Amino acid sequence: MEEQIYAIENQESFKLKDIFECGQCFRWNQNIDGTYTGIIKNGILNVEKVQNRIVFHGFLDDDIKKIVNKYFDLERNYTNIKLELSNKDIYLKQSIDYGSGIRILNQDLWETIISFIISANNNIPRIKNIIENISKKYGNLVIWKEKSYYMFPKIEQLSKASVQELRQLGLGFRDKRVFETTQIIANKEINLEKLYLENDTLNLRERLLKLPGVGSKVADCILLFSDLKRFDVFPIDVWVRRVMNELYIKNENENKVSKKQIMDVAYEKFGDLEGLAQQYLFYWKREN
DNA sequence: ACCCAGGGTCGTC
DNA sequence: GACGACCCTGGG
Repeated sequence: MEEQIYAIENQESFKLKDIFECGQCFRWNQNIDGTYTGIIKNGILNVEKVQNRIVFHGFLDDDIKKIVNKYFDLERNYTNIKLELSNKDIYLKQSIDYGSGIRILNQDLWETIISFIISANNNIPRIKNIIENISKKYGNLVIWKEKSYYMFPKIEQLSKASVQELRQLGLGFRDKRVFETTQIIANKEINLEKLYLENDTLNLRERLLKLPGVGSKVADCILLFSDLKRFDVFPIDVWVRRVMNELYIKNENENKVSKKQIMDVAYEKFGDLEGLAQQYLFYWKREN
């Protein structure tokens, strides 16, 4: 671990609140001074924005520039993507204007899988709490500037956890799902490294769906928010169902609308960028 | 105190 | 494909 600093200027699409509070990540918190600090795979990262300058302070196990470029997906041109999506639909344009500073992160696959299994029928404060509890009990302690941080446990660390211990950490009925999925990944029944070799999104999705606790919604979140990074998916939760029905489908009872119907409308409207469209719509609807 | 809903999945019919 | 069950917690 090494303390490092890195700064970029005039980065398009980069607002701290939009990135860290749009629901894609659970281990970033705002500090009193307005900066955000997060615990990622490679260590601790602090981000502050001063006008057009974004400054990253890190305590990391690898080169900060390399980590930041990958994690924040800085190679991708969001200006073009937002323009393309804005032209497709007037409602989408409005939500893009609202969440214009969003970037979709490349989060560690293993951590993303477990985090979104925990997210099932749960609320964000509690999800964050549970992940923090798991990290405190099974992850490594890192001390930086006299403050303690707990890394998300590695696969073999979490594989030591029993169902009962997980239940004590507040997982509720998700304890068994996290336990079983961890065992399957730990003994390489499903090898996460090999998932990166799969090019076809649907095939990849099928393989994720084999994990206990991973259904269609969680699988799509993993594909979108992890470093598998697919935009041709459309996670449907209560908020997205709500906004898609209100804007496009207009069924009297939103619960009568099938997932397939929503997915078909989404692909028809937004095409291969539907995952990104989903995130703008989700963020806009949840905050308004 | 009580009720409801939350970034759903799973088993059953 | 349609139901209900499922842990727990914050907010009304």
